[in-house]
Amino acid sequence: MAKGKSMPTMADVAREAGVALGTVSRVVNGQQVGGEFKEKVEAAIQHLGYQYNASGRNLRTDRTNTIALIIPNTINPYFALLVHHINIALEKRNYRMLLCFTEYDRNREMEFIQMVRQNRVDGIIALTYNPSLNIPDDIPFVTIDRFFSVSVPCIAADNFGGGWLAAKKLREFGCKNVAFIRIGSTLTNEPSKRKDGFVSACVEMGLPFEVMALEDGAPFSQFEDFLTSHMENGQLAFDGLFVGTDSLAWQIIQVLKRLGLGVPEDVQVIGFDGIRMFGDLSPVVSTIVQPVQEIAEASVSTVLSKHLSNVPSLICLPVQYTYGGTTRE
Amino acid sequence: MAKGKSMPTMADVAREAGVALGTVSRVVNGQQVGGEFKEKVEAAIQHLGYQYNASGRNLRTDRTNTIALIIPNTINPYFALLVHHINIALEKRNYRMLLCFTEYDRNREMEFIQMVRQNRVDGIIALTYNPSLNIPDDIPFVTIDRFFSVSVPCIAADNFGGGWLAAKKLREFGCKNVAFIRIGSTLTNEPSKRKDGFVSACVEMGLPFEVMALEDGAPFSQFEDFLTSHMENGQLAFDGLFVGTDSLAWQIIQVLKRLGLGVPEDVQVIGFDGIRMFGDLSPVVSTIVQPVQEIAEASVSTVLSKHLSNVPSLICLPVQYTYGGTTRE
DNA sequence: TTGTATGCGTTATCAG
DNA sequence: CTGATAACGCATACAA
Repeated sequence: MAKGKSMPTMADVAREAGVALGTVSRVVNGQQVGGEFKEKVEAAIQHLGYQYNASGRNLRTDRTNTIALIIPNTINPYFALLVHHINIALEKRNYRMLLCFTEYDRNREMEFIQMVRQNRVDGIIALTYNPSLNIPDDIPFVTIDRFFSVSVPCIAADNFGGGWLAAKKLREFGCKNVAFIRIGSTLTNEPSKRKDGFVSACVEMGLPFEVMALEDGAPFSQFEDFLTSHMENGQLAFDGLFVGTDSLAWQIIQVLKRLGLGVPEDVQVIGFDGIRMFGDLSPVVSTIVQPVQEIAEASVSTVLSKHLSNVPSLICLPVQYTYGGTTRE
Repeated sequence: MAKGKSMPTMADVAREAGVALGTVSRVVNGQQVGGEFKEKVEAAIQHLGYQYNASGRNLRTDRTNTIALIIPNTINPYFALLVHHINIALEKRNYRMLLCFTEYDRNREMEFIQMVRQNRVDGIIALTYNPSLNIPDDIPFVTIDRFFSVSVPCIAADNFGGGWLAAKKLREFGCKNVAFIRIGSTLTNEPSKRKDGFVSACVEMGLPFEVMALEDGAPFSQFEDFLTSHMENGQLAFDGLFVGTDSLAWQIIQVLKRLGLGVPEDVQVIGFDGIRMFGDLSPVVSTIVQPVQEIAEASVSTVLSKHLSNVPSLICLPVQYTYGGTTRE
């Protein structure tokens, strides 16, 4: 802020305009003020370059027009996209965003909860896999991709439907034997429904399948072992793979190529998320695209809704399939 | 914030602990307080779950412990990386980050300048290509990759050195005829020095070169035309390309492949930035890596330095070459 | 060392 | 419709 000479205040404007302090406040807040007074005040504001002091207003109104976003990082392109769209949605409503990067660290999450309370944010949007996070009950709180309880609204893509769609597409593109591959927490969070949807569809369609799931922190080489152990005469037992995220899908594809397998000729691969090269170019893999913008919109409008109590506890948004060069269509 | 029942204040803590308001303040701020008193206050804080109100403190101290970061977006991986490291650097110093996405829109930039003044941020870090941005002179202001004037410190990678290094590497890897390719503003901003460094090195080494630069907004197809016009008998006139950014390099490589050229067999490509797949996997192309973490550190420590006046007006940080599969090493 | 009192800039209440 | 004035929660200068 202006350190040396402090910035002008409402009192300065009032003096300059020859009106009362309250009148300036009313003009600044767009309330009804007599034409003559209004003009004088606006001229003084212009002249002094007055900008209201948010701290003063926040203190008085007990609102900050700020929402905290708690998210692992912004390096992962999916998170980056989410941050972007949430910020847009907030800005549209004249809200500020207070960003908190957890780096998947639970201690940091706890500290952030404390920090956002100090800053008296008007609400919290969190994307966290910490199962033991204690949610403040006096601040509007919504989560993305992680269901806590019926009292905490959760916004998520239709993960089950996405898994289903992936199986349906692989089948449609001629696959006879498929597999689901993922890595991540086995906690029943939203993303783990991707497997459920995939399995359900395979069972229903009578499509043979296998599941290969690794815990967080397991070495990537286990995927490689899994694939090589399913090879015979240079051919993979599977002709279709559904992978939990685009990131993992891309890594798996590198392995497949190293094993001399063609993608999509020998094996087709579908990922999940909808990541594009450099954020806005072509998709990295054929994939199930998350409705990121809709998720952002829903998160913001939910956390800002006046009566959080009668809001749905789970909002599930539709996904889409997009071709990205690793399938036959 | 706690809407229904308001959160406890220092007065509440003082009453609960049976001490004076000022004593509570001193405990909260870690000042010298008698053991007995300190214990009572800390117990009361614990008991009431007290968290200080940042608005009250900000109003009183005329500081917000907040720095505004003005940046085009977070979708571009380079920006995402920058946002990440700047946030880390700020957090380390107990500062908050107020994010402003310009989307390259000058009107939005102006509005943000206004907004951050209202929020009385303690400083501004800006990455903007708007030449007519009017910088507030009463708020510490530093820029990244864009030199305004000697009174506005600029933090940047050694773009000239990076261009030089790229030429040197291409030569070292056996190139006989090279080209520089870029798109972007022709304003003499920092990134345009990449060309200068490249050209200087080529001249000095006696390496034949060409330059192909497009203005912002020009259709990408012009690059394709440029390349095809330099083809003869299925061979490109160049055996080495230095491209202004990794993003553009990646797009150029797609074109080269479509034209039947092998990378790096027929033509080697070096990009600039150091983007990795999904933020943390392998590099997208062989590239000159920006020292993002160092840029972030320098930006933050500069904007927070007490005496901005005797700080260097340009801080130039060293770059590195990294192999990413599109060169012979 | 601790207590007391003032004011930071704003909004809102109450008189005029 | 406008003017005066009291809070909001906190840090701090000053008094004890």
